[in-house]
Amino acid sequence: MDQDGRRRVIADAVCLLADERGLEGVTMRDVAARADVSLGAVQRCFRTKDEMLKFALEEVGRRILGRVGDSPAEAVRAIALPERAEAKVWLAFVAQAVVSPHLAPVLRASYADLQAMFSRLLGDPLKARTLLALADGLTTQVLIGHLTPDQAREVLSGGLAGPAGPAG
Amino acid sequence: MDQDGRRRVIADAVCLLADERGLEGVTMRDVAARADVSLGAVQRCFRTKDEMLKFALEEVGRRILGRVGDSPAEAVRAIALPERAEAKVWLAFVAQAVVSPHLAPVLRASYADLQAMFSRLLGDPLKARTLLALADGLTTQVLIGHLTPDQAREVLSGGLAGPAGPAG
DNA sequence: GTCTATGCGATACGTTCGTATCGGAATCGG
DNA sequence: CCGATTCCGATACGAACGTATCGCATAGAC
Repeated sequence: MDQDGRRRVIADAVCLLADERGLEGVTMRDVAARADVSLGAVQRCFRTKDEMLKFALEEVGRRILGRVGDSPAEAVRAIALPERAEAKVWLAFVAQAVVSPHLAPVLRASYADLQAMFSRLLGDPLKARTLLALADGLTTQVLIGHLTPDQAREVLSGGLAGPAGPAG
Repeated sequence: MDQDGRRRVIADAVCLLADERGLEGVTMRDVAARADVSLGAVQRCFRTKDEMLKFALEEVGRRILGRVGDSPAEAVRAIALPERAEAKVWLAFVAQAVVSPHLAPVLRASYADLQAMFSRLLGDPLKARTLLALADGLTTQVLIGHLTPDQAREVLSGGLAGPAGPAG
């Protein structure tokens, strides 16, 4: 049967649940229910929960990188704006990766890819790092409700107007 | 007995554990053991686990704000550098607050205080927001090992040399 | 002194987790 | 058409969680 397609479906369910309740609200049973498969099916796709989370993180990384690559001009917006569901999921994985040796390398790889792409885009690694960090911080602060998306956009435009190049 | 002092000790234990294993690795039993009190004592101090986490978050917020207030000139460093144990704990709470209605207001309040202080310091709310977001993003990226502390400092200096005022 | 009330640490309870195991349908070679 | 094998969903299991309960010390009133 389509084993790999099912892994994708399950990863989607992981993201949905992580978006709603955070990563610690993601249980094997709930993932199975959300993906409309049995608990046994989830277990057959992934030997352990860690493996499942790792795959889901890789999938999210690919998805984000893909969106940035699809429209480089919109890269800033694609990364920075928390309207995308991935923002919450991403933050959940980041927090987990900080204390999980299994997840950390996967996340580092995604960040490396992202920064490489931004460096190519802006022609300056330092600007890329600045933009990436600013986007991360702004996304976080919008997610917790400290900034509105409009305020975040304002910061992004203002902060990049100076030494970090055009804001797009 | 000194009920309030014990709450402080327990909050410390919460932070220690959150720093090591993340917030989902914080259990009532482990907190009690780390704080050298009985499980019953923890329960008497805080009616529920959520209440305990909420208090711990408030405590961390006060501590960070206090350090910034103590040395405004060092504010950037105090916030941005992830060498302080609070960085990891803070990130853990941020991730949790995004999906927890109980924690979110507490975190928002801390961010509001922080931004007010930075606005006063820099004389420009936009600069304050930029600095705060940049510091948040850099701290996160250092924590996951994508940037070294030195690289983060470099970004911070470069990013602030332009429109955001002196980097200190 | 005794009695009472208060605060303590230990233990018990019900739930939920990740994982392991198991009986039955479906598939394929003969 | 039949036996073996593989795959599937359901169920079982041990551990660990948050929370509730319970004896037992201890301090103050009389």
